Amino acid sequence: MTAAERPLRRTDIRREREALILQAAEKVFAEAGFGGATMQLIADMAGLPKANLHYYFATKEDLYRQVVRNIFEIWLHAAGSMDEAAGPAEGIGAYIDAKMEISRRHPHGSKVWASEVMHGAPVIQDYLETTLRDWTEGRARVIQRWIDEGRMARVDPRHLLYMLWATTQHYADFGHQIETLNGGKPLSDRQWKDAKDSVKTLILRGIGVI
Amino acid sequence: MTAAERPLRRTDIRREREALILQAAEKVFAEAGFGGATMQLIADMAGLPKANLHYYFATKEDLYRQVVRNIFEIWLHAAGSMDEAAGPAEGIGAYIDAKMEISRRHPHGSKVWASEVMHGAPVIQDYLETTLRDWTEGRARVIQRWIDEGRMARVDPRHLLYMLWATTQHYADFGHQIETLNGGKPLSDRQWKDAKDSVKTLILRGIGVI
DNA sequence: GCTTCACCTGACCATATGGTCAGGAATGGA
DNA sequence: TCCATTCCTGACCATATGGTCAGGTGAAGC
Repeated sequence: MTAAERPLRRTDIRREREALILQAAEKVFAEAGFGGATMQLIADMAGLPKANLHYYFATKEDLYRQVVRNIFEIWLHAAGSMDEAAGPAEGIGAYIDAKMEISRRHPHGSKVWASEVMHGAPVIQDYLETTLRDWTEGRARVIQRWIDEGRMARVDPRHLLYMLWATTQHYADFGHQIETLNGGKPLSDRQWKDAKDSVKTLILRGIGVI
Repeated sequence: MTAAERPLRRTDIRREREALILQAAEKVFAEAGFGGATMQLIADMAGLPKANLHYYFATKEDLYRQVVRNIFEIWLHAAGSMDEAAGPAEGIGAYIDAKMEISRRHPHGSKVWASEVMHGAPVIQDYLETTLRDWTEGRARVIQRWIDEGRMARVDPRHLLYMLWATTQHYADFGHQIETLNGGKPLSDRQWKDAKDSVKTLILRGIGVI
């Protein structure tokens, strides 16, 4: 049912099939972990024969690597919300909004990333040491400047960033626990808004801009 | 080297061997996930033959279940810091201290728990629905009372609890990422203190008790 | 119509893994 | 000393899994 039914133009096949496989893989890796995921499961989820997966992705690790990169790209893109901001309230508020929205829309990707990092980042260590480190240092400088200009409370920028990541991603990574504590029901639109508002209020007050 | 060298009294053998195996299992499950962990790896880590593991723990899942329960017990115990408190600043501050200390001392257990929940809590779902739910509701009521008494800002108690869990456990679950961003070096005593202080300051100010 | 080439896949293989078991060793009480 | 019980383990097995490959199919270009 997830497989495309209508015939595909020759040129589009590769792109569409890869996207289909990546989507299935993201879900399976998130639900079972790298070790627990099987190519067969991913294939079934995508509605394709297992051998077809190996046609597009040489190995399980290649497929996994691509999934991890995807979520990282999404997060990096969200980081833009912080850059264009005039001040801490606006910048950090927008960043929280963006990260919470990603937690809601891409919970699988978030879990795959969390799992990858928890296991010592075997396949994206270089990303951590280059892209993520640069991004973090840049953002920490921006926050430090805001502090020095007296526009927010004096907090360690690093730990503030960790708190932003932890809090927003928690709604994806621990979504099952939250759902269980919510009577077994997924958060409604209203509850997601409450969550977002709660996080924003707490943190913005925490850095003294409310 | 991890195996006990000196002869053990008959009565102590079972207890000591189980503890040894559980310790090794916790580490391996944390580093590889349930699916990626192998009984052979755990056996090697414990310095015992694989068959010996099966003598004490019938199946891989039994062993895993025990590991998950252990960390949950530790967390429950830490919850006491919140109960005996007179007010929000003291109670939540102590809870953060306790949780941060656990993140430092039991990073493996925290990761195993995180992994379990991320994968839909296949083996501890009943814990979530009973013990954890009860605990959460009790604590939420305490927080709500503090709010009603005007002793802290008006925030959704649930989301405050999620933030406490997310932020403190982040230092264990994403310890590798934090270490990488710290120049590849583990946090020093001083840095752990800074982390703890940062988290406490941010949250306590966030709930309006600073 | 013919050729090319990307796309597809059933069948197969080598390996790794969870788990079993028969037999052995050590301990401690009678 | 003897016996019962617990502890221990090398060897083995059934199964699952990542990956391969030879052969097939059909659309696009000429």
